[in-house]
Amino acid sequence: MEHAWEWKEKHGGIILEQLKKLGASCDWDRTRFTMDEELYESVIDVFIELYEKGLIYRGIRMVNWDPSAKTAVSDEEVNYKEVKSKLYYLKYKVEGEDDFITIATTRPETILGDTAVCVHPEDERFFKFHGKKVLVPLLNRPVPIIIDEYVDREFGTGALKITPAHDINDYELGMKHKLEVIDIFKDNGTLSEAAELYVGKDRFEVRDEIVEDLKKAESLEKEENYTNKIGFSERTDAVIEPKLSTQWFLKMGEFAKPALEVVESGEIQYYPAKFKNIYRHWMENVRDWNISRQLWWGQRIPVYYLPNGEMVVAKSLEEAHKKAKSTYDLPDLQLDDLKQDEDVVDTWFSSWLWPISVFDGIRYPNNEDIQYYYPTNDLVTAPDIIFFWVARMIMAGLEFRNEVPFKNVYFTGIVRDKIGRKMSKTLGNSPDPIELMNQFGADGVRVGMLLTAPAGNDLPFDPALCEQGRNFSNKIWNALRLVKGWEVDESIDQPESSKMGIRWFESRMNKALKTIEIHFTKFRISDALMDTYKLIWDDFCSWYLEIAKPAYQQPIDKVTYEKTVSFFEDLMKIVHPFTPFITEEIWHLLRERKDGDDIIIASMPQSNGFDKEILNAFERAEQVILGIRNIRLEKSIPNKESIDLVVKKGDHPECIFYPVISKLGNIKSIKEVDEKPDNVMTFIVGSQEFYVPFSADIDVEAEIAKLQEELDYTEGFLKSVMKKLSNDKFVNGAPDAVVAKEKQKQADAENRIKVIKEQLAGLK
RNA sequence: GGGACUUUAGCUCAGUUGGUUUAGAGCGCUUGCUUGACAGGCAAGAGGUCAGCAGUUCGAAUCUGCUAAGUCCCA
Repeated sequence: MEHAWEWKEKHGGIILEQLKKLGASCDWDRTRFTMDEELYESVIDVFIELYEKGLIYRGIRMVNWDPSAKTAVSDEEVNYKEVKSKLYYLKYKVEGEDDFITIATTRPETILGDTAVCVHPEDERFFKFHGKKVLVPLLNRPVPIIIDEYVDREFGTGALKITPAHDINDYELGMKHKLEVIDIFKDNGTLSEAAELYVGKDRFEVRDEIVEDLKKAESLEKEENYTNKIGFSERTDAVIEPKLSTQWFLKMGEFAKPALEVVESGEIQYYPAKFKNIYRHWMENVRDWNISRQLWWGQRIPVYYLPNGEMVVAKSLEEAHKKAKSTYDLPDLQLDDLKQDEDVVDTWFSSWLWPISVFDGIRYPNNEDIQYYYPTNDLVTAPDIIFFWVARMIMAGLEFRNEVPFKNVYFTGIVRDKIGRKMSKTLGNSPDPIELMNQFGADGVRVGMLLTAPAGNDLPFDPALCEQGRNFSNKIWNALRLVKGWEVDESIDQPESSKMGIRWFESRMNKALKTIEIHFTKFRISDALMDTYKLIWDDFCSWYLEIAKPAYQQPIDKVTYEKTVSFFEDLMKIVHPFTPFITEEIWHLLRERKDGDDIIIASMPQSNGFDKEILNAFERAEQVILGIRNIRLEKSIPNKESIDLVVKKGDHPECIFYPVISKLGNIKSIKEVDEKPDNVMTFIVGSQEFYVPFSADIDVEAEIAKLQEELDYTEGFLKSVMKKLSNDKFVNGAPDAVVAKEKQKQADAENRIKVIKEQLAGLK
């Protein structure tokens, strides 16, 4: 027991430390463990309550028995592996005759528990045996030949030996045909007295021996190589033995209905919603919950057995004693006479109470904590425990508080390794989170994991993602270095370019905030992160900072500096959920802060709305700057060399950003003209032409080829638009807005084609 | 055997009540950049018969049916 606690402290501790290192901002003071006294007691209270309601009962079930750990394990803890084994053909003599039936089995040692041989009713080969008995080899114990359609006539010899105690299918056939049940194994996998032979020997040892003995007895007809699937215990890797055992069950019927209803009605939302289908299917076919486990660790079942064969359910031995004395009129009953059930409850039987028991709401349903914290909003968990945990928490919530425990359930992807296996302790294929954090930083690891977390899909783990996360942290840090490196001069005026850059970025950030908020409300975490990532990397670093940045070794004006710092603060708040550590650090480096002014408790900036026209105009300005950069690249004009920009007169929404264009394009002057001048390079934004004077020879062929390519594309596009517009059914059938949009596309394309054609004509 | 889900660029995935251009992102890849926040960076670029077939519709990656491949759950 002491060892168990040590183990819990160590491993439970490791996980908590990892979470803390990762920056999980939990209420750590409320850390609870299932074996803590108040939680233990809650579980026992609940057991008693449900027992008294008649919902808990005792029954027999075939369980997966691990003879090495001497415990039943759940289906989920059994790994099936293909194993090369042998199929033995055994002859069963017909009672009172010289004839015999041959059966095939992979487990000859289990014949000692045989209580029948079964054949298919329509199998002509066995008609002559109907109603007779055969003798189990070695024991010569007579067992009936039974008839059932269950038998696969094609398999083996078509005759099947029936061992109800050691095979689930045989057990069911046994029930149906009212066969005797002979359990030949002890809990440790050795043969019991009931086997009559080989008593005390291990099951595998017996297999070898019995084959030899069967040979000697001339009961073994032949053996064949055979591959079959065998279950192994996940815990001990021992071969699982199907075993009949007495278990405690919780009736699920009454729980399932309302628990399904709250999900169907949308009172509880699943993200992604597809898990609703899986949940529904399970809830509609729910089976009673086997809540007992044969372990030494857990809440012990509060059932006490009396010498007279009766039992009582009570919270303690003393109470059980009292109850037993009065219920069964046993005045002389001693405490020692009571024996508590050896089993403990399934760990999920304490987990399902978690949202309530953590706040001690089972024992004290009206306490302040539970009133405040229940129900909560969101549960974040993995889809593989949707039934074990999520479904049952909902059931417990409805049962014990008449209210759902949470409103949203977000199912994360399951992290898998490169070849698609689940990360597991036994496989040892999970990366050490601490090691990863040392390599990429906790923020980097968080970003890496969240980037690939589109809801509900498995994510193959790839350290490259954490690397991307680390690079992101680095980018943010370098942006800080830039801004902190600026020297502020209060005497200088704010340049027009900075003024416009600020106007744009304000709108840009407000727009991003709005989409990010929508992503969060829909639990699209990776989308929220990606939008944040791009807002910071592309919009803030690549565009805004370049606009605001003073020339080398020049000071910056006060207004721009202040605004930049406050943008930086807002951005840190936005990205803080993803990268808590670096943002907290930067928060305190950006400005002097009072005690308690920490970003972790700062609220998220709210979107104040944005100016759509500004955003559109800036997008055009970006296009213009890209056009200039392309020409510089093509013609090898260094960025340092300032150039002129000539603009053809027309509709220029981006003109308000001329100061920005001038700065980023290193433009000396911008001048508007009516006609294309000579000796210029051209680029087009929308359907407006821009020229950069260029004295050297222009590669006419290359220019023509470039323009031709663009013309082809635009004409193809126009064709597809015209196809729609020339279709009466489209024009009449589609909504006006859609048609108007298509007409606008047509006009734009036509305009652009005209411009390109003019250019081509000028070049030829 | 029953059920659910998935299939879009080399990889991981978006694509929200069918109509924002002839389908997007990040990473990777290719090419070019050595001074001034950042080579863990910057700039440009290539890359897709939306698994296949048929249908509904003026219009389909999106809706329906079938086929194929894969994943998971239950027995």
